Amino acid sequence: MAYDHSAIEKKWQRYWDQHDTFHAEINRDKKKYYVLDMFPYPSGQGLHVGHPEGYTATDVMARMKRMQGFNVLHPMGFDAFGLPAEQYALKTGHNPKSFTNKNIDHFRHQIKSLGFSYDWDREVNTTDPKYYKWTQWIFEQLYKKGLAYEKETMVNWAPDFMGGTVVANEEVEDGKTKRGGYPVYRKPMKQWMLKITAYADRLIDDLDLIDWPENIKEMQRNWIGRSEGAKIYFKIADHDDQKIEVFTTRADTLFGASYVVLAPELDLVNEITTPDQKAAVKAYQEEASRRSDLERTDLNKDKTGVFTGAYAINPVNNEKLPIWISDYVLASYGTGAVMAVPAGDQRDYDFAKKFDLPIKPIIEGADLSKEAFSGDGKHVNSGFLDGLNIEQAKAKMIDWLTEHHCGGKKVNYRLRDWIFSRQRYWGEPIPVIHWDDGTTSLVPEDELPLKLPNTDNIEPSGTGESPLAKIKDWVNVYDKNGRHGLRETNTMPQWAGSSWYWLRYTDPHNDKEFASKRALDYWSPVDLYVGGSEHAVLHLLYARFWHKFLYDEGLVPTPEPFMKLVNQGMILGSNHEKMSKSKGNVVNPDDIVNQYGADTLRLYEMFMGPLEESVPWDEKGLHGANKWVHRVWRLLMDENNHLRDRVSNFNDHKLDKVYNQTVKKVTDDYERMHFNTAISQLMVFVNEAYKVDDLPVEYMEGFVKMIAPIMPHLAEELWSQFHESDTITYQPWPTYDESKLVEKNVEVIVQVNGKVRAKLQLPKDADKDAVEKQALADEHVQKFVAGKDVKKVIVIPNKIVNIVVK
RNA sequence: GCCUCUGUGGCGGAAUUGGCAGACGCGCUGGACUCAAAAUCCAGUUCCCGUUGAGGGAGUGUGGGUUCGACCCCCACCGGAGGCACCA
Repeated sequence: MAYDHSAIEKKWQRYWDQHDTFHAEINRDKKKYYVLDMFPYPSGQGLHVGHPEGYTATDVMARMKRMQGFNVLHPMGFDAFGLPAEQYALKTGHNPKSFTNKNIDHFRHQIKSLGFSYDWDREVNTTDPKYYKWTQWIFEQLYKKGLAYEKETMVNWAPDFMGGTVVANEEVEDGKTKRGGYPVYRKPMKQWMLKITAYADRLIDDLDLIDWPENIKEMQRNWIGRSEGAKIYFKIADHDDQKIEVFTTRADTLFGASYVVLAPELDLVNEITTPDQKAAVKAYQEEASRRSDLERTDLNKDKTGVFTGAYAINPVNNEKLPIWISDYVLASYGTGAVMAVPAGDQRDYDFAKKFDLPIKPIIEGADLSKEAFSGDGKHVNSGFLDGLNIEQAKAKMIDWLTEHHCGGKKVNYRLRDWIFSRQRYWGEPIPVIHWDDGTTSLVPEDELPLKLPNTDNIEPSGTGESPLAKIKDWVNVYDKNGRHGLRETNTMPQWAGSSWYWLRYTDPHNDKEFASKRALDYWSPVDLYVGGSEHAVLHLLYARFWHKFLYDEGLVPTPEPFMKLVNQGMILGSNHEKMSKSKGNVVNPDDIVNQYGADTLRLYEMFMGPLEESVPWDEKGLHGANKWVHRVWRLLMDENNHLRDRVSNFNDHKLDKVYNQTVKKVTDDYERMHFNTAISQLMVFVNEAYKVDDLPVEYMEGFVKMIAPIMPHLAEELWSQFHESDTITYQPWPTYDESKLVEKNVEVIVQVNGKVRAKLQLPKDADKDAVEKQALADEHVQKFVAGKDVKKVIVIPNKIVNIVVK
């Protein structure tokens, strides 16, 4: 009888559920292994074939580690706050909560149908008040340490998105919202901010502590953008009480400064602008504020700007430099002010050309007729720096600035503080009250969670405020003295709940703490974290930031949350393009499970290529995987669903070598997450097993254990043929016998001038000279050697002989 | 423009430390089984020359280099993917 995937998969899924097979408990006698998937956003579309790829990879690791005696924590949950549910609710008049819960049920059901070994008792859901109580609690700790603060800040305002909302820098791409592609404008607004910049250095430096892909580390370094340079103070002519601080990475070019530029938004601009320039400056400021980021960058490389009428004093030579404003200087980076050195910086050069400002050469021999020169060379026209190269001149200038109290060394970051407010309904309420007397206080800890009020009306307020602002009986609060206040109506961004969820899994039902010290000490840190690289800078940076903060508070035991990170590649459509509804190349995992079973899907996704690579879906390949599932079944099972007679305790030793090789390679490959090559070795073993008459029980049991991580249902069913009513989950992982791998004879390749001419069967570790003689004596080799000078013979024992002739 | 990754048969890919390029799978071809087909089992399958066979030549994006020996290391270039991009 053929293998009946649907009956057998259901049978074992029920067994695992009923026996709590994958339940994890703290056990100090065992080493722990914490393997984590990036938890999904439960969208209305359900699971995508991309999800099971990463989930299968972690499941293979979890299942192998259990068999190797580790105490495995392998949880799953849902990142369920966020925009799509809110948008869907708006469109249909439904409540995002019931919609979200329905989606979660659907997701859980789909995930379970794939046979993953999650401990479902630990499921978390970021929208559950029992969960977000602790998200709010962590926010309050950040607030108490001054790391959460309110600020009137220039935000990315997307008026056409969700009825008008603010998005984070990270959610903006090419001046448009990443989701939806709505234009983004700069607008000052009071926002909650998290001071991630306070951790900038450690977020860079501690990347050295963790085993992550180099490209992700590099992306984080670039995102944080540490830049070492100098600050320089410029006095302002006729404004003795004012000065301008600029940041530069090229302090050595100070003698070449020919003007100073301020970002148009700076308050200082209005204070120093001369009366006759007022009108022009004001017009430019207004124009700049109306421009979207897109217009300021991509669409318009042409420099614009206005002279303020004021002058700055170059501290190094007391030269008067005109002060301009231009939106090529960003208010949000550094101090929003730069010294312009057209000879050394292309942007300054372009601006100087356009407005006819002087370009003073500072590096000997630089050709400044067409563009700025940023290369190294000897300084000229630079006073005490003349003759020095860039490195020396920088150091000397910084010393000079420090000595003369007009500047010094300075480090700047591209990273900005995290804008933490969203003008949305479907997020964690920020637990803050603004009192009428102007003070602000946190919602007391014992009143957490501050629940999101139920409402039928989640339409945007239109003012830029969150829909919560309209729920009067929620917003208005009175303290015990009758003082009136208004609740904060902004909610947290979707990244909040995912910034600490791996901690909650260690102790998910705790209502006294976000997780107990005992649980955190035992399970931390996450040993392996698998997910898509789209979270390289957002989620993974925020998560590291929160984790480090909690570490500083003494609340978690490790400085980093995720020791090893692996990004699974994308599964593309069969046309090599990204799967999308519009391209019609989407594959639904439910269909695969119905037609072929979960084991086939798992096997195929692990076999199709390296985990990290993007590989196109191939229906034929999937079919091939299914063929192999049946081939394995038939190897051991006869037509009556009994173990074949060939499976016995008799061992004719024909499989000794390939079995031991297989155990070695599969174990190593799983460990390195090279699942495709592990599977190919298992296929080699099956091909060999089909050729022999006797299948020793020992080897067959070992083989079934090795396929168990990939195809757990099939493996359980086969295992039950050997050992009735027992799960394979905690069976010891097979070991191999090194002596069975060593051959008495080895094949040695003989090359002449690097070309293979013969293959010799020789005893292992044969004497070098003897090998050389035999190689030269070979008839076929002689054809290429005869009559020529043998220049050299290289003998690599047990591998190769290369004869060099001329 | 800058940074990171990547390029191997008809296709997905393998080659763990510089040592037989193409494991394994798909597809294709042939054989067995069958009235036949499907399924299954077995064999072959980088390309070119050699009718067959023995064999030979070329070959890992392109061009060069290092080495007895290079998919692997170095230099330059070309293509693809991702990230960043007026960050001073």
